[in-house]
Amino acid sequence: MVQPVREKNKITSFDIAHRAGVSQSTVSRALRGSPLVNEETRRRIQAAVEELNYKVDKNASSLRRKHSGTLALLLFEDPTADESHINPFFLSMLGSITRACAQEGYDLLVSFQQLSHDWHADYADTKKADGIILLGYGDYLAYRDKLRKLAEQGTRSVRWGAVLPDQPDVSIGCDNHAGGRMVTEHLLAQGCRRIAFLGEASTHYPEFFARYLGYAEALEQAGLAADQALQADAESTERSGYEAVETLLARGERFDAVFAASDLIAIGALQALNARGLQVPRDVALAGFDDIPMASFVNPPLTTVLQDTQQAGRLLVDALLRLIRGEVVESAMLPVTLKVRRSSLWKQER
Amino acid sequence: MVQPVREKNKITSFDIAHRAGVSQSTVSRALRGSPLVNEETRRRIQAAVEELNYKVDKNASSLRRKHSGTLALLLFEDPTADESHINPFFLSMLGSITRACAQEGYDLLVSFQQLSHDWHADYADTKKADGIILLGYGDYLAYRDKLRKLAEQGTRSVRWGAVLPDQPDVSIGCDNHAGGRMVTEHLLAQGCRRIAFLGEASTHYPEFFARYLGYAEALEQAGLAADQALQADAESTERSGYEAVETLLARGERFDAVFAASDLIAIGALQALNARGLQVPRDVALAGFDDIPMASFVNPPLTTVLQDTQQAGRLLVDALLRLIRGEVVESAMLPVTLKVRRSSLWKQER
DNA sequence: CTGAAAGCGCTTACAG
DNA sequence: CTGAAAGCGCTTACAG
Repeated sequence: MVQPVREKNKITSFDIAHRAGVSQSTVSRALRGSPLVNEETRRRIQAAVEELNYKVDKNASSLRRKHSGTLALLLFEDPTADESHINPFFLSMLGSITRACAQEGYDLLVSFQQLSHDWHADYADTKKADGIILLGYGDYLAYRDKLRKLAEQGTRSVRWGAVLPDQPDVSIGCDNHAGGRMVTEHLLAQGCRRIAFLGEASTHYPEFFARYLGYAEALEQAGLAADQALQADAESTERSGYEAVETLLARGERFDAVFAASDLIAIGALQALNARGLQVPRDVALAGFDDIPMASFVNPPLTTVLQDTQQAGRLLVDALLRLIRGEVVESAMLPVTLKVRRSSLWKQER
Repeated sequence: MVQPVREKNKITSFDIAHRAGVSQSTVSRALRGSPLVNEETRRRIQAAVEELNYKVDKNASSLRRKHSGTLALLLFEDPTADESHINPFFLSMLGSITRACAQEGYDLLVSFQQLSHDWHADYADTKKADGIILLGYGDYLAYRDKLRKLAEQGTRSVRWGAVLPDQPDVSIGCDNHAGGRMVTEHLLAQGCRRIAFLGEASTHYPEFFARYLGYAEALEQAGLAADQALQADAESTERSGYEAVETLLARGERFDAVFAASDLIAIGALQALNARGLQVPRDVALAGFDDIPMASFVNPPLTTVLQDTQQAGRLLVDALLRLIRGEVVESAMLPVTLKVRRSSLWKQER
């Protein structure tokens, strides 16, 4: 950090007070909207503020009031993830969170970090932010302790993610289980019988795991068991989706559909299938999860599960503000919507 | 904004001082890395800091030091723009700016605003940020006055955009003119002769205008004049690109190539062409600008111009920090790269 | 409705 | 190398 060049004589509330012929306390009261200030006085102060182009110093204000009017957003990814691209789904969440903050009159501090970093003790402790929104993809079991520590320290935080029993924090997430079930039921209805699942299916990645569980449940209800051989681990990147398909194919597995745990995985899978001469949906039906903007532009357009990021952003900000106010906040789950596009229309193409 | 519940007894530098058996001033010195502190003393202080999990209060620190260690990013869009989606190109810039800030030890405050808002007097004046990065799409002539006011107030700011003579601020932008020329030369080399341009070509949108000028220059060098009838206004959205193609077609214009001033416009154009039964690139060659992630996933993959957002982010942050230090900073232009993909390979398909 | 005063938690010149 | 003290610019209880 750097020593900035000196400001010329900064305007303070004392200057306004002088100009308006009142005390500095009254200026402060007027600007904070106190009902105790005479209308006429308020007007004079307002005029002085405009003439001198005065702005309240937020550092002083925050120091005195003990909160900052700022929320922090921590976007984290696995250390393995490609540094240069951010998952489009998180980007979309970022947009809606920014908007929700603005609506509530809060500023938003944004940061990308590796999970390995000491983020649990950052913004809130230094008083730069009143609370933290956590958003990212990573090994849940590896960072659960950090969440616990956060909560113990009394840091206000909410997280986008799976809603689990017994978790140390407040989470807002979508109904991953229902999403997984809907996709799978749809693929079954297309006549598919051997449906591969691409994505880690373990408690390390609870969101993917819930999607997997929904998938398994739908299969069972159709009288089919989930076949372990048809599951391949993948994290949420195209490369990983590509490799997962290669793995299944190399093992000689046969499948008529692929349910990818995220759109990025699905897009990678699509390329791998094409590279092997398999056409989607004629040879293999394909579906993803997230409905990122790209999903409707790939060829064929991708069937996927829409999570309402606008609503999600609002809910996250809302929950965090209630936490800051000292209210009790429950984790919550958002409904999802199946978006059927051409990539899964297997029946039609036969 | 909201009254947060009261913190239990906050730990201050006085607590650390007490525990380490030194004065509070020495604690402050040690934590700011002053060379005046004895090694042994420093260690004791460090130990106390860790035991008590102390963090310097940034509000107090910023107030005293008169700068905040925070940069602000203002993303703005035309009021007409769709609220829910952010241009992917800006998103990519956001990612690289965030990273560059983190590398320099600065925090980043992010905000989306309409141009109509009074953003020119926000973060910097309230001391929440030491400087501002401006990033967006909008009518330059409409906001130039705001830029001027910003500069007059002494607010440190840099802008992503066209590098123009006589502009009131520091801009970092890519070589739009060269980009436009490269695309057009490439389309000419494919044998195209009637190349439409989609995007506003006026000083209101200097970046698009520079791309247009590069296009016109390439045409002239090939002995062709830019045909006014083949230009259609479009802002940087898919919808707008779609409509621009419809406009040209409705007018009965004939063209064998389309150069869209942005990828979003190009993608909309692609859909409009398809809707009219025109195939890309067989009937019409197509190229865009930006190389957003989606560009390589549309069908056919889109020829476009890559702007190096990683480097751009670094340069923006760098320039702003130099400004904050009081150095003289010049506007700068980044080179661009033509990415040839299938959408423009007209010759091959005939 | 208004003013004088204390104090938020630091940083840094000043004196040793 | 260290400490006592002033002060950054506000907000707010207290007294009127």
